[in-house]
Amino acid sequence: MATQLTSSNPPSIAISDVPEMDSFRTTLPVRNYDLNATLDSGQAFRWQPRDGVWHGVIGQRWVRLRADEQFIFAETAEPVPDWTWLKHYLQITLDLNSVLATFPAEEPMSRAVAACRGLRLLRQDPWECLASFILSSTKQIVQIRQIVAALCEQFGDPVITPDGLGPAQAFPSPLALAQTTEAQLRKCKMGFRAPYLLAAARRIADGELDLCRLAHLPMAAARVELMTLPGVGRKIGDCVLLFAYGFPSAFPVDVWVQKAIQHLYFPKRRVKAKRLLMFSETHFGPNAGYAQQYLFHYMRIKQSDRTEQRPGK
DNA sequence: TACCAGGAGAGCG
DNA sequence: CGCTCTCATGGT
Repeated sequence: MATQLTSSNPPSIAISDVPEMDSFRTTLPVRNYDLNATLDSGQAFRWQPRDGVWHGVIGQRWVRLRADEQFIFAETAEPVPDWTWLKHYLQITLDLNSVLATFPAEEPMSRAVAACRGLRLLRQDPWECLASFILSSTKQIVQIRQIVAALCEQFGDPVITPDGLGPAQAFPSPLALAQTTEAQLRKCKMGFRAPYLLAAARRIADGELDLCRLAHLPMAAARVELMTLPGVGRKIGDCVLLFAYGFPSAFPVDVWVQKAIQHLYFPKRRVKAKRLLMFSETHFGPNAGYAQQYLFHYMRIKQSDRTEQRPGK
């Protein structure tokens, strides 16, 4: 609450012609940006809606986000000299229309785009993204959120939060997790994924695999490196390539996307997973990853529509 | 209660 | 290869 009072802002001794002085909050002009869909679309797992506002942690900063048609409003718990980190995370400057223009002009894709207007891809921290998706295998999104939350609570460094809001933690570093045990990790309900996460954390903490280096590799080479990690196959590798490194053609095929392609593009004949992957690599163009997220979200909201229409109880 | 979840790895033939 | 089984846990 204290951060909402103007008295908590820095005293007005600041030079007035400085456009952005240190502040707890900022307003980002956006066009065609559906913040709610984006934060709730199963690419990041730490955002929680609290009475119309999203609470989360980016890096070492607690953040609260809200949006209307024209702006995203952001608020932190500490003064911020430079909001570049947030603009980068939200990919504010991306011209979505130029991405959509590269999608194939066919019916299913158009329907997905129409149903998910303003859906975006975030640019996440590679380690958080990698670790989260190692935990994602054969889990529902609700459950992934719970596991990640428990992991952060147990092993993440505390971050500053506004008065009266309760504690929050950063995502635990590779080193922090490398120093845990499989048994400790299993207490976060991650089951058989615990040894995968532990081994991955150790390889990265040891410096055996440098996640920063992957950003400078061609996508295929980065994928090969990621897939040397235990618990990282093609799908999870592609998630990290897309959601963290921003390779726009990475195309993670999970059960939802597989179903989407099967039903939308091959409604009459059953096609094997290998063929669907080949189709996805050629059909969706240079921003296939974005197209994938539209198909994924499209399938999810169609299903939730169906389950909500059922007369309750 | 059964079934399934933003999969991966190991063990088959 | 390509198929099947298993892994741990909880939501619907």
